[in-house]
Amino acid sequence: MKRRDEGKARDILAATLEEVEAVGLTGLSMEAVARRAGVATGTVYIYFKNKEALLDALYLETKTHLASVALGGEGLPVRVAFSRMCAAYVAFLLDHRAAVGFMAQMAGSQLISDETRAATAQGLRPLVELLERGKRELLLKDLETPLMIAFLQGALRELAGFIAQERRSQRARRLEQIAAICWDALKS
Amino acid sequence: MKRRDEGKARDILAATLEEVEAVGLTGLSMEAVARRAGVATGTVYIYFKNKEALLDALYLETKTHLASVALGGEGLPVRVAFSRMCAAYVAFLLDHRAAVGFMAQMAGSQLISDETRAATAQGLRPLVELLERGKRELLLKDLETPLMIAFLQGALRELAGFIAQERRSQRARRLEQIAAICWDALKS
Amino acid sequence: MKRRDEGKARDILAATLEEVEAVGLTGLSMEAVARRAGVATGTVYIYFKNKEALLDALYLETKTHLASVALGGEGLPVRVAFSRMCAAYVAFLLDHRAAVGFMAQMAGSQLISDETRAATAQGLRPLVELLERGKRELLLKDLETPLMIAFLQGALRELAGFIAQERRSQRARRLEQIAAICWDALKS
Amino acid sequence: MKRRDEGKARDILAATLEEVEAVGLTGLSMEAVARRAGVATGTVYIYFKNKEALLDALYLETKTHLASVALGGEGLPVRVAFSRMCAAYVAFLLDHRAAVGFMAQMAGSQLISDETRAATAQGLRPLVELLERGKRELLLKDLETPLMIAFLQGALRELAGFIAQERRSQRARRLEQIAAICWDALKS
DNA sequence: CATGAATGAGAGTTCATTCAT
DNA sequence: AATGAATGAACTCTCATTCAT
Repeated sequence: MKRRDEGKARDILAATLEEVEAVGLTGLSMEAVARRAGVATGTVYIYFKNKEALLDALYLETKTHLASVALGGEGLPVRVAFSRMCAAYVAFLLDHRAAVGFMAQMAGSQLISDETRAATAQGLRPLVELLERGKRELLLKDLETPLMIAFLQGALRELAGFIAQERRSQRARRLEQIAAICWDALKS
Repeated sequence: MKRRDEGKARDILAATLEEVEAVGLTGLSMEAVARRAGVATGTVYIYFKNKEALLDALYLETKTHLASVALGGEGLPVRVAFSRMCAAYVAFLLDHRAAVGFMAQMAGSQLISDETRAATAQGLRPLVELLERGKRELLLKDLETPLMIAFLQGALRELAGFIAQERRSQRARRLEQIAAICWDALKS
Repeated sequence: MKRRDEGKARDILAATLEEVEAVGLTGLSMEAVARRAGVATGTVYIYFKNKEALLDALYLETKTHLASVALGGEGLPVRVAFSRMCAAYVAFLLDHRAAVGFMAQMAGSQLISDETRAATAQGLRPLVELLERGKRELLLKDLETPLMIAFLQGALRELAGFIAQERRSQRARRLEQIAAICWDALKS
Repeated sequence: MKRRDEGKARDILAATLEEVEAVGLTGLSMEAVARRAGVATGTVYIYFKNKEALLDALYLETKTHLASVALGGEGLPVRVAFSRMCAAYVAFLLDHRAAVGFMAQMAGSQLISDETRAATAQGLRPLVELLERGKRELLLKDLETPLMIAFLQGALRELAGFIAQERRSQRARRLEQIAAICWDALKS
């Protein structure tokens, strides 16, 4: 027998993301996903229960991937870790334009399961700790952490969208500017 | 179309927004829109050519409405106008949660016409002028205006989302905090 | 607008019965039903919520129609009413071969709603009264009525199936024989 | 196929019958059959050419099994053999409710092969001989044997259905009553 | 033989759009 | 202008069957 191939699940997820980028979430059809992934329609249903489950899985994967970016600033000074984190986050968004669009479209739709919503919230721990360290060291404003996170996510996402349309040569400079903006915004 | 018809078009647009809030853009059906608006399915097609045109019109209306918030700071000092604008923008988003979700879902979809996209850009003139005045007066950082706008839109939208989940009694304080964050971010 | 046409619902029910006769319950497709009824696929769903509802409605209609046969023996002597009823029942089954096959296939399938099952039981009142009158007059065996009914339904259905394959000229004689068999079976 | 395989074929047939009882002929899927039989989907196709062949085989087996009940009355007086046969037939149906439902659903469907239909008719020889002996001895009405058989099959099947819903303690009495009804029906 | 992943045709159902009333 | 029944293409999903392992 043919063994279930985990690579195939990844292919299907990737195909879904590409297809959403191409036609939008509204225009997404399972047949197109299958075709793009190079499998039969029915095969998609072996790996994902239905369309909703497929989109939910992709959303979780994308969010998890995104969260992994904020890791690894534990030993550094707050200011340095903050800047690196900002730059890394924006760089990630620049490299994953399709994912950004997908997440935005998903966010408002009724398609995200409660489990995924919960799991998604987890990934932010490292960022939470960085910000609280900054507050303890009196480097950052005394604001609730979730508010700071909301601010950063919104600002960085939109700034990434802006940068995405520019020449790539600008990027290094932009990443610095952005880190500065965000630091100034939150510093005490 | 005059009096009564004008009202019916508004009813349909309002119903569309409510329906998107309820079931998501993906789950939106013309029949549900019509039912919610209290008209027959066919009637929707008298006022809007098709589904795409309906969504496009709603998007334009929503964006225009949103842009109108930033008006009216011409005679004021930059700092004052800036703070008022921030607060008004966030207050608007708080009062129009459904519209925010709708715009986010639309943004990534292939559904916005070129005309609407262009018209949408117009509404930002007052904000552009405020920011450029700030730069001329050396109060703001010397950054490209579109970058500043991207930053503000992203930050304010997400912050509004955060505030929306809090008690209303907090709001006045929050609006001040947010204005301060944004000002610090962009001030030179 | 086009008014909802009750005749169309009948057409669809009739088409369903014909189609089941032609291809069996297992081979039934909504598209074939629609085609046979001379309407579009979607139209079937205006009149019936889904396939199950369509089959359930047809089952109820068929059973109701069948039950109506047993009416009208109130004033007659038991023996006479009984014979007439047997003959009428068999005659009906002979004229509605497709319905008989349909009911048999439905009976074992999980497709009959509780409401229909209940409604179906109603139609047997006249028969119940005839049999109880017969028992009171000591003409019939002292058996539970439902048992008698089960016997009659089974015997008459199968006998009708047998007669259906014979020349029609035999029928009058057959109906008499059958009534005699059933009477002898139950008479005290 | 020998020992072990033979057993597997039986398992699959048994699983099919159980599955039809559970979900109806319409809802039957090969995968569910395989799962219930404890084999892989593909394995079913080693023992049966396809779904139709599987159902046909099960139908034949069931009918053959049923026919075997009527055996063994050769040396007995007609009246005794008849009563025993009735009781045995009903008892069999009571023990094989699932088979009864299955046969009813199959009868109307287009799924029975000509071979099976022919073979099925064979099994009735012993019953035919009993009835003809009864007629020769002038104990039974002078009716065509197939008509008598149709009568008996219909009546007994439906009566078994009725009894199936009663307490088991009633059964011995019921079997007697039923034999009496059937004898009275056909006796001259 | 046995497996079960893979296939893809075809089923049920929805829904944007039209049009007779 | 307004209606909502009617349409039929398109969608999601199932399932009989095949075949690589």
